[in-house]
Amino acid sequence: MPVTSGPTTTMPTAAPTGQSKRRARTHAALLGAARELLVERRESASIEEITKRAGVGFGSFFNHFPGGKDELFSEAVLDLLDRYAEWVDAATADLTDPAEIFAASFRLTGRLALAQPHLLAPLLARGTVVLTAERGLRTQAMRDIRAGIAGGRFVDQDPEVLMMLAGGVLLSLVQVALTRGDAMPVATVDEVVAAALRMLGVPPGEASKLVTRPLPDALPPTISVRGAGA
Amino acid sequence: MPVTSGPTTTMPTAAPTGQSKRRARTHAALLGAARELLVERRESASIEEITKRAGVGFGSFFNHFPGGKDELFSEAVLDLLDRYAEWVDAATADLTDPAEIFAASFRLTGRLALAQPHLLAPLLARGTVVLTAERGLRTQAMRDIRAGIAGGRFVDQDPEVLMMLAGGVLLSLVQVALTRGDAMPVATVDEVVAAALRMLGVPPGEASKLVTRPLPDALPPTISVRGAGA
DNA sequence: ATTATCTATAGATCTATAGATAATGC
DNA sequence: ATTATCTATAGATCTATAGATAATGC
Repeated sequence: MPVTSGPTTTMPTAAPTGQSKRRARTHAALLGAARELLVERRESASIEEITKRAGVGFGSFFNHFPGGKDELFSEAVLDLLDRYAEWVDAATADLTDPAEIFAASFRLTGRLALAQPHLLAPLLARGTVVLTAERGLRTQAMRDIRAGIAGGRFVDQDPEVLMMLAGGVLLSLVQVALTRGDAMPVATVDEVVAAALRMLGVPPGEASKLVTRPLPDALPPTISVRGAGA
Repeated sequence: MPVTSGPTTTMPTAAPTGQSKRRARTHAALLGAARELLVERRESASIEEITKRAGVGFGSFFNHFPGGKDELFSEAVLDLLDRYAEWVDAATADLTDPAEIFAASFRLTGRLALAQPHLLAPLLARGTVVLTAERGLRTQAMRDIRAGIAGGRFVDQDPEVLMMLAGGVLLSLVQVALTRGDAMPVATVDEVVAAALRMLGVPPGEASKLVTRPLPDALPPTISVRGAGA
């Protein structure tokens, strides 16, 4: 389970320097603090508390999020979704069969949720609306579902609806992993993934087989929990 | 589609009179206002705005919810979950086959979400956590899933996990129905339900057949949107 | 010189309570 | 007489900004 290894690190998308780097660090610190606070007490934290948690000055908040707390919390969840999507995409880049891509993506997600619950927990903060955002996994998931339908791997249903259903199962998987914590074996994750594949139209026997394949290696994703120091 | 019929009415569980009735009306008015505001602007409404919307005095708020807004919003979602569960339970009371109970419950839910979007929308406000609450559908769903596993209708996986997955699909179904609105045909709801049944281990052919059965009649549920006047 | 952050605060908003008013019980 | 609601408000909290300070660019 390579997912469990190493401390949480953060890597700026590129590696800018100087002012823009400084600005990026403050931005990331605010997003990280927002994610923590979302999990701890939904959206009730004050701006002062957020900036304190982020370790930045109060006034910096409005430099970065003129729209106020709602803008910050939205962006914190969507940014997490983007980073998570990048991670999943990179980890499954070598696979071609849509059913296998789905299986691997879900299995890795479940393992990550078990190993580092704090990373994905903020994804649950805004419920199923995240699935409607034109960000994160949506594009890739749609592409894979269409390919799966075209190739006869998935049932021929409305692709967008299937995407939403798969997303709902994924959120539930994360929720279960968080709730049960260490009491949940990895085997349960794979059973959930098999269930999701059946939902998409993969025959039961084939679904069970798909979740026993060797998993691609995946380093922990570059999701900052607090600040953006390397 | 009996679900579409009639205006939204409200019926106190029993029919108390006098002071307790008055108190119950205020309570219900606050819950109804909270549900509306949850959908409109998450949990950002002030107490003054909530009491105005409910048509009750400001001070009444703390008579009923000494714990503040968080208590109100929690209770508003859980109470809705309870009423929805009662409705589903009553509508499926005549059925015995767990797979058919599930199919009918999901199909009715989808139809309700299409016909009266405002009723179920507040269920989405707190995301997948509602699925972990010891309220609403949970008990019934667990009972049906266990029965389904015992009877060989469902796959032999951890019942609580299956319940969470089914719940996730249900939330996604509601989310899709809300997002698409009238653009979504009822047939799509039934396709979603067939997908959920496959997930639970029902063979694909059988799943497709189950969602074509005649649906039990169901009057609109007694969920107040505002206030509690009959 | 420029860009970003930080400190301090005025004004607005919100919470929670206390006391007054209205409705029901007997 | 009792119970519940409503009105008014003191005190606390919060937002948004303006001006000062610090860091980087050239």
